[in-house]
Amino acid sequence: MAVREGIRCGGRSARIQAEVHKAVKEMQAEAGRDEITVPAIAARAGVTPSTIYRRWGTLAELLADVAVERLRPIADPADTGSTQGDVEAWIEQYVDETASDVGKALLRDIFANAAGTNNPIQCCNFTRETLEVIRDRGVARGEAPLDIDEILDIVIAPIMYRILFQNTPPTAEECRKLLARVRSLPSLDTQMKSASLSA
Amino acid sequence: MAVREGIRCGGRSARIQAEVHKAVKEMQAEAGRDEITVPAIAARAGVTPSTIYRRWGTLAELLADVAVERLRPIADPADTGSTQGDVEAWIEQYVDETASDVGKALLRDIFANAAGTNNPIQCCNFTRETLEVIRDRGVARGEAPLDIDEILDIVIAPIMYRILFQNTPPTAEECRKLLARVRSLPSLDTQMKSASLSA
DNA sequence: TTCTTAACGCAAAATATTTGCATTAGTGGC
DNA sequence: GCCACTAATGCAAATATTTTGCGTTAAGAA
Repeated sequence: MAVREGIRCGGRSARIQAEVHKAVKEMQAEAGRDEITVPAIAARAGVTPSTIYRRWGTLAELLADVAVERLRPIADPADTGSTQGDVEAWIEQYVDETASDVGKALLRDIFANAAGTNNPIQCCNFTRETLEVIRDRGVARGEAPLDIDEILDIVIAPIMYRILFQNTPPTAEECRKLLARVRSLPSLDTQMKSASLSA
Repeated sequence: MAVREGIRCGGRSARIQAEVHKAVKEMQAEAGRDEITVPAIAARAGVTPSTIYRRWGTLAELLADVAVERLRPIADPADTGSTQGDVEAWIEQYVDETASDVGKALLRDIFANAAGTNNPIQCCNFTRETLEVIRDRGVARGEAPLDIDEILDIVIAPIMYRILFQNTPPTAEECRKLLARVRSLPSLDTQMKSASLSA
């Protein structure tokens, strides 16, 4: 009988995907932007260009795919003992990474072909998931739950806007000022439920 | 002696630039994304492809150039009689335009090659200039001056973040809630100087 | 007007992308 | 383990694109 159609994710396919991703990352670290072409990536990965075209479609989509992987958090945010401290510490390194030349290039790759994809949404979800870890840790300690949508509106959004549209990323001091506006941060204003948009 | 080197901006150059821009806009209105290629644009504009390559470098840069022109405000914001009303009315149409499919595509074009350009900054400046008009109008009426950086942080940034990263543009009602957080809006809290980041 | 040269058109060369067909190798069923 | 099925790949030819050299046109200054 007919074998059910299934997408292949192991063995050679996985190996090629890894080789191609590795080649892209290496070339991004070494060469200038316009040295990175599909044929060049294929050559370094030991693969035929047509394989890349068929799997990823265009260079832009491949770069976006790689960028999402590089933006995926590799570890939980540091546990400083308080929600306030956790958020503050995480934001600081988030800004550092995102405002760096590499970080901005990755964001460009993410947006460049956001046509049919939802890559930007995935980035936001990474942020959301990190904040959920911090929130749940706080709840386990008995603190009032962090309002994540409020953090996105009041802290993350201005940070991204400054990086993307003004090219003036906030300093650590300015980040703390942004955080001071958040009303659901337990150590500032315990129990007072924020009238945030997400309510 | 040697004639001073000057960039040419009139006559044929201007005509070609206009023709090419027009061709791009028409094709964006008609065809799908991948129908838009440099040779196709050149053919419709009655120009040689090499002219486009030499003037704009790549398709991405040409699209970004067109996008900036399309995002440039064509008129001053409506005068409703109060700063609060002006901002509210302008924000509503700003969200409509930016969150539309066309608006999102233009933002993509702007970011796609933000490498050496400052196109995103120019977009932010358009917003800033519009808010300056509203602010100055309020000052002429005797109202306290609008804090523009505060508007960018508290209202514009979350709007853009939701459009770009969450694909959930705010409703008019949500925009009003964002505006309610702004402390420098005279009709809400006259004279109380905001402790905004820009201070 | 005349001079200088930036910007353009044309066409050949170099690259990149697409596509048809043969081959390789996951995946599930036995 | 073995087999059947077919997704995924490799290869190479066919297209499409981008780049480049060189002659021509026309904008801007004296």
